[in-house]
Amino acid sequence: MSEQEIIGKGTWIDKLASELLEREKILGRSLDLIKVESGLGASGVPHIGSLGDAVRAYGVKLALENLGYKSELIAYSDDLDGLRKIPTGFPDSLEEHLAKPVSLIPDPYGCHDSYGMHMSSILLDGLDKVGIKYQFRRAIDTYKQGLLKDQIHTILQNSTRIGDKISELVGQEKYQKYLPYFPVCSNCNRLYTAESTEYITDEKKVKYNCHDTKIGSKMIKGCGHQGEADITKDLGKLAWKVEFAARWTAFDIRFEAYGKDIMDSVKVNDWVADEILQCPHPHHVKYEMFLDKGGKKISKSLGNVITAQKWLEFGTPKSILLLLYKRITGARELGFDDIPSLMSEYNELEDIYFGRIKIDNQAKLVKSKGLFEYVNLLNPPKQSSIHVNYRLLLELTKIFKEDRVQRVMKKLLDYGVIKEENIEIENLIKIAGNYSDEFDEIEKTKVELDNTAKKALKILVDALGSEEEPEDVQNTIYQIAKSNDVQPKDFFKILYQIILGTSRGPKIGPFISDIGRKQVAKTLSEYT
RNA sequence: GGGUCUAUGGCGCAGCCAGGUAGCGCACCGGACUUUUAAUCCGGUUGUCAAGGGUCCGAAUCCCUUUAGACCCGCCA
Repeated sequence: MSEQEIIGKGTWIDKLASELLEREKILGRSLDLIKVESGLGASGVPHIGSLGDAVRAYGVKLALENLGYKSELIAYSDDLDGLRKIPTGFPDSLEEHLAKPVSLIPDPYGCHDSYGMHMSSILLDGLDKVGIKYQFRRAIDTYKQGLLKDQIHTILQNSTRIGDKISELVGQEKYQKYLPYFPVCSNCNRLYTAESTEYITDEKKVKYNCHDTKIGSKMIKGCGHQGEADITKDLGKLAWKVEFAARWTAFDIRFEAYGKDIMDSVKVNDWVADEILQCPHPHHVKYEMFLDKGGKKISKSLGNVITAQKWLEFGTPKSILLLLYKRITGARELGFDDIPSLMSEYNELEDIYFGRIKIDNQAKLVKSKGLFEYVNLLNPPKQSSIHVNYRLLLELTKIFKEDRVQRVMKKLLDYGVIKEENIEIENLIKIAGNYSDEFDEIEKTKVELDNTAKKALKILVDALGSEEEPEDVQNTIYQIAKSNDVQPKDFFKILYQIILGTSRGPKIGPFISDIGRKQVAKTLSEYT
C-alpha cells in the first residue's frame, strides 16, 4: 500500500466519510453543511449500544471535518414512541400509561418533564461524559411544529403503493390494510389503540377509531373514541417503516448508522425516501448489536444493562470511545470484563502514537495512530502521559481496601511506576478499585481446617498481632508450621486461601507486611 | 420464510472491514530468585487460520460455494 492511498486518518471512519462524499458528489447535492443523525430510543434504559450509534455518527462528523467539510450531529429522541412494556425495576404505576407516547408520561422519578426525557437524559449525560457534541431534537417537538407535514402528506397519499412495497420488500402485510400513521387518541392519549382508517387528502386529516389492541402479549384497552387527526397540528406519528424517510428528507440528513435489528425498516425507508419523497436516502453503515457474554442480546432490564454511567465507574471515557471506534463490523460479546484490556490497549495506542512502539507496516501504523486520534476526538494530547497498567492497579486495589488511594499510590512510587502523585492517577486508582470491589470480590472460600492447623494458625495470629514486629515473617510462618506438625506446604496454602481466596499467591512474608500484619491477624483470627 | 455475524495453538481471544513475517492471555517446558508452594523476571514449545474453489506477485484478511453455531427480522417502535 502506498501512502497517497490512505484517506484521512486511515480508519474505517475515514473510509466511510469518503464514501459518503463520493456519493454526494455524484448526487450533486450541496456540501455546505453535512448533517449526520443518530436516533436515541426513549422507551428503555439506554445501554452502551445506543451510545455507540451516536458516538460513531460523531466520528463520521469528525472525519468529514478533517477532510475539510462542515458537519453537524443531530441526536434525535424518538420520544413520541409509545411505552410498550415497563422496564424491569421501574414502578408498576406505569401500567396505566402503557401505549402512551413516552413524552406524555410523567417521570416516575420526578426529575424530568416526562418518562421519555428521563430515559433520553441518561443517554445524553453519557454523551456529555465522553465528550460528544450534538444538536438535540425531539420527536414530540418535530410533530408539534408540523416539520414533517409535507412528507406525511405525500406518504399518506401514496399509502397503497407503500403498503404493497413493504409487503414485497420485507413480507409485512399490515400496511396494505392500514395507513402507516398512528394518531395519538385525543381522548385517552394512547397511540397504538388508535387505528387510522382513512386519509382525507383535502383536509390533511386522518380518521381513526380507538379500539382494543395487543402489544406483545398484553391487551391494551381502547376508549372507543372516533376522531380525526390533523397531520399538520395534532399529535400522531408515522410508523417506523416510513418515518425515517420523512425525517431524513425534512432535516436533510446525509448519514445514519443503524443496528441490524432495524435493517428491514431501513431498507423500506431508503426506498420511500428515494421513490416517494424523491430525496436520496442518507449513506448508511450497519453495525452488529452488542451481545452480553451469554450470547443473548443485551436485555434492557435494569440489572443487566451496560450503561455508559456504569461503565465509567470502572473505566475511563477513552475506554468507551476505544471500544466503539476500534471497529464496527463483527458480532461482539460485551461485558464489564472487557474494561481492563481496553484500558491497556489505549496505553499501547498512545505508545504507538508517540513512537515508543515501532510498527513496520506503514498502513497499520497510520491506522493505529488514526484510531488514537479518534479516541481523543481528533484532539490528541501533545505529550505522552505516564502509564499505569490497569491490571497492576487491579491487583493492588484488591489487596488494599482501606486508605486505598494513599497506599496504592505509595506502592506505585516504591515500584518506580510513577515519579509523583497526580490527580489522574488518583482517579485511575479509584476506578480500578471500583472494579475490584464489584467484580473481583474475594470469595469467602470455605477453608477446611483440622485442629492442628487451627492451633498453628492461632499461634501465628498471636505472633502477627503482637506489638513487636517479627523480624522475618516468612521464617516465622515456616517455623510455626514445622513446630506444630503442619506441613509447611499445606500451611502456606491455607494462608493463601484465607487471605486471597486462591491456593497460590505472592511470597507471603513481604506480602503480609504490605497489607499490614495486624489486619492479616484480624482476618486470620476469624478462622481460629 | 428472509437476513446478518461467527469459525485462528490445549482453553479463551486479537489480527480481517484499506491483502505483505500468524499474535496475545491462560496453560505447558526451561532458567533466575526463594529456607516450602507461589508470585515476579528472562527464555522457550504449541497453528493444514472450519472445508473447498477463485482473484492476486502475494490471502487468516477480498470474492464464490459448503458445513456448523449464534443472533436479528417476519408483533411494535
